[in-house]
Amino acid sequence: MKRKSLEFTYGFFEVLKKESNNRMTSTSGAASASKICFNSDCNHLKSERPTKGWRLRTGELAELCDRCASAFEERRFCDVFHLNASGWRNCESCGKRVHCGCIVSVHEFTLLDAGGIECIACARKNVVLGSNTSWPPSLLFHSSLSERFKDYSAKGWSQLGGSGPVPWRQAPILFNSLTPQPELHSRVPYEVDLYTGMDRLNVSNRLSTPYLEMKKIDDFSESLMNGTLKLGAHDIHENGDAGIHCEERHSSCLTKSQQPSLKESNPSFVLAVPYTSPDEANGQIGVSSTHLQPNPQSSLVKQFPSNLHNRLDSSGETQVRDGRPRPDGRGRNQLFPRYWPRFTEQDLQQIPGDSNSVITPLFEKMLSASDTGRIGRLVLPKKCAEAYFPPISQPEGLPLEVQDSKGKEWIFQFRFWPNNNSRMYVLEGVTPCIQNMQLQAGDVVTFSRLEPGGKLVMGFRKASTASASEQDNEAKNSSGVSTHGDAKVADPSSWSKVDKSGCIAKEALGTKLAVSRKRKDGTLGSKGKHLRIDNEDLIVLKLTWEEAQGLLCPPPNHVAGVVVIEGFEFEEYEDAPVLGKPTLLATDNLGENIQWAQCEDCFKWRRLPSNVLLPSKWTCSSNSWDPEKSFCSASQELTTEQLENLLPHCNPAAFNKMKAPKQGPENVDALAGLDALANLAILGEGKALPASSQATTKHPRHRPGCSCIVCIQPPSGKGPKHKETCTCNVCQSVKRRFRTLMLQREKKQSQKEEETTRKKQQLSLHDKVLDDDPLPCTNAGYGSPNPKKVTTEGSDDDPNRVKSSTSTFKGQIDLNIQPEREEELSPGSDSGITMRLLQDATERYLRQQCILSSSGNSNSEVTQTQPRGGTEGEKITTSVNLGASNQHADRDHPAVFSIKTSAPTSATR
DNA sequence: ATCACGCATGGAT
DNA sequence: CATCCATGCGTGA
Repeated sequence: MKRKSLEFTYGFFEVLKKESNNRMTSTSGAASASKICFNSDCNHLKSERPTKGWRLRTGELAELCDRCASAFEERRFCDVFHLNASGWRNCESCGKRVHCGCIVSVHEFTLLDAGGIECIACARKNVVLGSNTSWPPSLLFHSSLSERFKDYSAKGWSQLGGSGPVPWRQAPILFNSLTPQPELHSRVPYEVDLYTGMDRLNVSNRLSTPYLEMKKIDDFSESLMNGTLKLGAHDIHENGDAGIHCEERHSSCLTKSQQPSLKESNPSFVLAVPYTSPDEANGQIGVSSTHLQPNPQSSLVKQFPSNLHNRLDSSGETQVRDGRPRPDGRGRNQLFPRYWPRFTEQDLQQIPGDSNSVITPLFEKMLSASDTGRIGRLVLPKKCAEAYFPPISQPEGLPLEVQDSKGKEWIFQFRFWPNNNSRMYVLEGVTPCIQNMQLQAGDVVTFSRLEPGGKLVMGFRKASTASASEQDNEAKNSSGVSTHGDAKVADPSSWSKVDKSGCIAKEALGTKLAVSRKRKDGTLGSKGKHLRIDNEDLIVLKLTWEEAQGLLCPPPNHVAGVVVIEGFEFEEYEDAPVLGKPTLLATDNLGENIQWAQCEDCFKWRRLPSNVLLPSKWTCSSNSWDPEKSFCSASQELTTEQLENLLPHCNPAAFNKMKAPKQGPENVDALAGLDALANLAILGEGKALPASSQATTKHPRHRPGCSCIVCIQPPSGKGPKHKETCTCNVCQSVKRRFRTLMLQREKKQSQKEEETTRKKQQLSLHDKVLDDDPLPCTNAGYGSPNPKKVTTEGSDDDPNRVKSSTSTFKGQIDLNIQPEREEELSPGSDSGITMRLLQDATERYLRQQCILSSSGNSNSEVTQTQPRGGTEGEKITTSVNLGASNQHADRDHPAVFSIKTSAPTSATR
């Protein structure tokens, strides 16, 4: 394979027929260009409106003639066209004959642990009954053919595996040192036990490592989907429809070729080196490192062209083949899924290289705070380091030459230190490089090998986003909701695009890929490396911070707490915010507070009472407040001009979308994004949308990408400080968080006091009448829903509150505190600086509140779509060295900060 | 006082 | 429970 890389090529064992290759070669765009049915066994002309068949690599659907389409849809395709092809097997349960060797049939069966296959019907049945299918038949997700292939992209390749969601294993590559290997085209650094021969893979035997287990299928599929999966024909006799192509937008498309073709990739239909000795896995795994070697029984391989040796073990128990010292002696080399490379085309494009370059993605790592800290040590995942970097026996390690995406050479010290009978590998001296690439915690660095030459290449993906202008472009070019603000949710489309300074080595590449479809990686912020949106949820979420905030509508009868520290206001709700429909709050002619909501269907704006909370999908039909306007056909009361006045102008993209009365693609996508967010919340069972993390119980010290006060700082608190006027997501998040924290604390305290008081009263005054409650308003706002929103400002000037808030600091703030866990925290003993900070902050806050409240509520027309950011920013009056408090709060001061207060019945807006 | 180094710790998996 | 790894921290330059 002399062309540019075709990594992540998943081959079935056999080379496709040339004919099919040709067809596949022309798939990008040609699927529809040709007038002939895509089915190579059919030479019929397509009708004018050909029916879509299976999905091609390009993301398009194969266009079939009526006959083939009919067969396809009726699941008779294989019966008709592959009858004489090999790959037919019988269902172990019902005996039904099932074709197992082509793209069309790939979802028609599932693999059994004990070998053999099961037709999907039986698999479904058995799964329901708790069958022994080794993997949840992907097919179970498919209710219809039309959905099947859609799901390829939507759910990743587990579906493919669905035919045998046999996890693929990434076979760490034997480091071949920096010296180029003579054999430039031996391939196989990767193995994917993806398919076929599938029954030959005794899954249960092989998948011994936890993350290869079923529960990890998400990762599996996720990773799979990150390759330009090319599923070749199972059988050489198969016809061309054997190629399944991962939809590009979900694939990492590790090819630099603009028109990857099976023809080109054929040579790469190499058999993977399964890293498993032939004796393993029941001896059924063909082992081959020779490409172009047909092996009808081999497993589907995902292989990269490279000259690297392989070395991996199967199911984590592989033998090391390189003889390289394995300090741990375990021979385990399974990489954690989070390190599996998820290269995008853009990633590849970053990598300098000529047209003959072959890029072998090795691994990637999300940068931690310490990675990007001053120390300049990039912690390497042990297995990655051992797999892909030269073996080192001395802690001093050796210098490693790495090329960045600009082609710039860096030399890092690759070394390790002993740690718990193991090793901890680090790259030292990465600071200049990190800075050069303008990377920060949360960004992802990718390591690849460039062939020929074996050069180590370090690329990156920015976790967060791009400049405003770029976002504008994205707003236009992509289908997201607006992209203003820097809080876009892990939008991979922006990956690699961030650094216009040249980090994208496009210049270095002569050829450019056509605009690729967006791929996604569900990585979310901080916890991203562990928390990923399931592939099925891979809907682009492009929301600005404000938009996201706007979606988090409090129930109308819920009030927010407000806390200010060092002039930063924080508000939070006792309960999880509700993902509601963004609306526009306004005041009508009579001075009455109202809100405008846009119908999901007709996009007309409807006037509603100000205190109603709408579901994320709200339509005119749900307009119970104005029957006359409860039909989409009803006219819109709001004029465009009025609407323009109401809509936020800081975000043109969002503005246009919201303004648009007609449904256009943008709207659809925007709504899809919102819906996705809403759905996420729903899926979260009502819990607050995890801004950055979800699964963990405790906050780690520093999480990359996390915007909590802890994580926004580099480990030593030495990084750049946020300015007091900073309105970045992080700062705003911090502010919010603070406010919430304080208020919750306040509330809890007041509740406790109330309780205490009550008890005392009951004990000592049980003869008295009870209407002498000394704390009449305590807890009123929480105990009984406040039916109407009250402005924070209006209530915060409660002098009682002022007094109590300033006087009751008992300890420190645990900035990672989770409100619901507060009870578990004990009051801290060490107050010191933090105490003073808080006191100061609170005082300032209270002063401020007085000022604000006296100046009246000017926010009556603030929109929910960007409700908090602006006002909070305005209220920032005091500088806070976030880093300073952060550091201590993180670990040294885990204790409690409490405020005594009474009756915080206020709500924000 | 600062920094770099390298080990230790502990949360997460 | 073992392991990984992020990062804290002691120590010495």
